[in-house]
Amino acid sequence: MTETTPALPDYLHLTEQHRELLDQVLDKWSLHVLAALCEEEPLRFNELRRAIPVVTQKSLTAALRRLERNGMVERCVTSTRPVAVEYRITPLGQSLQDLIDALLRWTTSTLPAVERARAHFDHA
Amino acid sequence: MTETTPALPDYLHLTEQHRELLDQVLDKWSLHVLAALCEEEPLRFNELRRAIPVVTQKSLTAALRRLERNGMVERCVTSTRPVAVEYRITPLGQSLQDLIDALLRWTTSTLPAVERARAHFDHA
DNA sequence: CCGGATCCTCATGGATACTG
DNA sequence: CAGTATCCATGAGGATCCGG
Repeated sequence: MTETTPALPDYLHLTEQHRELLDQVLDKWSLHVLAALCEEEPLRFNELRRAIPVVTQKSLTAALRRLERNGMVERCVTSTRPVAVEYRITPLGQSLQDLIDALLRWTTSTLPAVERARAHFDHA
Repeated sequence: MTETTPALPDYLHLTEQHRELLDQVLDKWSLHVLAALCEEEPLRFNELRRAIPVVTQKSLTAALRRLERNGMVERCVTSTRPVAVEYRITPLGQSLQDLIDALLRWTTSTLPAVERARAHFDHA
């Protein structure tokens, strides 16, 4: 009954499903969208566009669709003329937001050490 | 002195530096490398290759170089014939490992809800 | 105002072959 | 064994035009 390589509980096993979700939700523009919606909510499409530096509609639309599909943001259409579309964070998206906070805290605290490592590496 | 949009402490501001570091360190193969080195250490190049499903040398080499440059893994060359190269996690890499654990815990716990959201979205 | 549809390019990743 | 070099396919992302 002695296992040779237990080491890791199951939830730490990196499966394709885990990677796929992280990829869909932690990509470049998604991070910006979440950050923007965290500061102010709700935001309309063009407000988001202005809030995020140099994003194209295509990329922004794609990011919003991905986030919506994965249940991270909510898309509310008001059928006026012209239509108004508002984006909000869902509870699921809020839990992701907390994770991103942790990531940013980590980058902030380790960036100095990382830059030293880079300088040392690039020197050689 | 009342700020209109404080909301976020500075370390939660998503700068290009933060995004760059996360991109270099949380990419597909880096996650696998860290996971592999976490289970067993040290590992040689071809051992890593065998441990990681279907990675090519090119991708593995690139991932290892990036991780080494950012101070996450250590590369030790033993000048025998033929040469032996061993890879280890650094303390900095260990802190990253802890973060990845948190990410995987999050994906594990939210995956059911995410899949419901996907099903609902795809239904329409 | 909020996108969808197209076309294009350009970086990334895979496959293969070769080397110290 | 541990890579480097090369060629090539693929896909993300930008630019532009159009439609509800």
